[in-house]
Amino acid sequence: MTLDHDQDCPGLLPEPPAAELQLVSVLHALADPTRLRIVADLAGAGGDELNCLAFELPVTKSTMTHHFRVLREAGLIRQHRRGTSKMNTLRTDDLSARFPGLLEAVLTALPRCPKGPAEIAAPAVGAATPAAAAR
Amino acid sequence: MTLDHDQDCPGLLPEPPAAELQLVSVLHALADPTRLRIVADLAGAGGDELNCLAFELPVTKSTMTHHFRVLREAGLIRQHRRGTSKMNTLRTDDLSARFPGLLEAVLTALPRCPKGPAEIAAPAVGAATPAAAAR
DNA sequence: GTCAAACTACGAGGTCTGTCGTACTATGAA
DNA sequence: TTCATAGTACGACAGACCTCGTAGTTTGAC
Repeated sequence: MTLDHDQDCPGLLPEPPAAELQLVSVLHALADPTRLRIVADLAGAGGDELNCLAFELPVTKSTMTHHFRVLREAGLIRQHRRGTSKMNTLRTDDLSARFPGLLEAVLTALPRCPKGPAEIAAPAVGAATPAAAAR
Repeated sequence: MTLDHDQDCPGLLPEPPAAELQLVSVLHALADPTRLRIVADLAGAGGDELNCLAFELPVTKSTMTHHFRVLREAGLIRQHRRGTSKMNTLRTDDLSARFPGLLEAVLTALPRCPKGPAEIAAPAVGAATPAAAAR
């Protein structure tokens, strides 16, 4: 995967340029409940930056790092460091330019599912993690 | 996954009802170059039925069976037997009703990728599989 | 009945993914 | 300097996934 390493903005983590976003990669990044929830939360933030811990995902920090990297490398989110935090935003414009209507359709579809943004990966009592629930 | 087994139409293979289509399952089914090509070809057929061998995919028949089943169980396609063949159609209406704009956005995005419908899953020499291509 | 075509079932092999825990780094505050 | 916070790197593991080959089933034609 091609990632921009020559960003002028310091602290910005490498990401694929808008023109090189791959449909399969984007769909794959979206095909996971945890990541779908991250995307939904970012969309709900209305362009505001959110740090990784703001999502309160029912997974460990290392798993979180993994999911955020998948999203960033697929081109769905932008990440840059601020102090000890890493701030995340949706690449709404890039996605709309490259795949018109795709992100909108996914965000529209989200609440129609039994596991909507509010429920996806939300820790039910006694079933803290998807893994624990599956075992 | 819930599959309809009480279809009135004989020869129709079990599939999830429109109201139960899951976004994550649909996205996962689409997040594969071979399946994306199948969907694109079906969309290009304009509602016509296509049998499995009509797609000329660069995989064996058993792999083809696998991909068609993934698409059917996710609710993307409908399959029914006709003689020794199995005919496939896109569940366009069901998908549009449940996830408005999603299929359209994917089909629109498809040609914009380096690997469009014509190229996806076309066997580049020595890089026949997505796994191999990704390395 | 025999045969071919189209597809499925099954098992195997290799890879990818999601998850975790531990140890580590980087940053900023006290 | 010391400490807490936020996140990363790494290794491990189980399970899912993609692929294949072989054998089997179903259907229709001869």
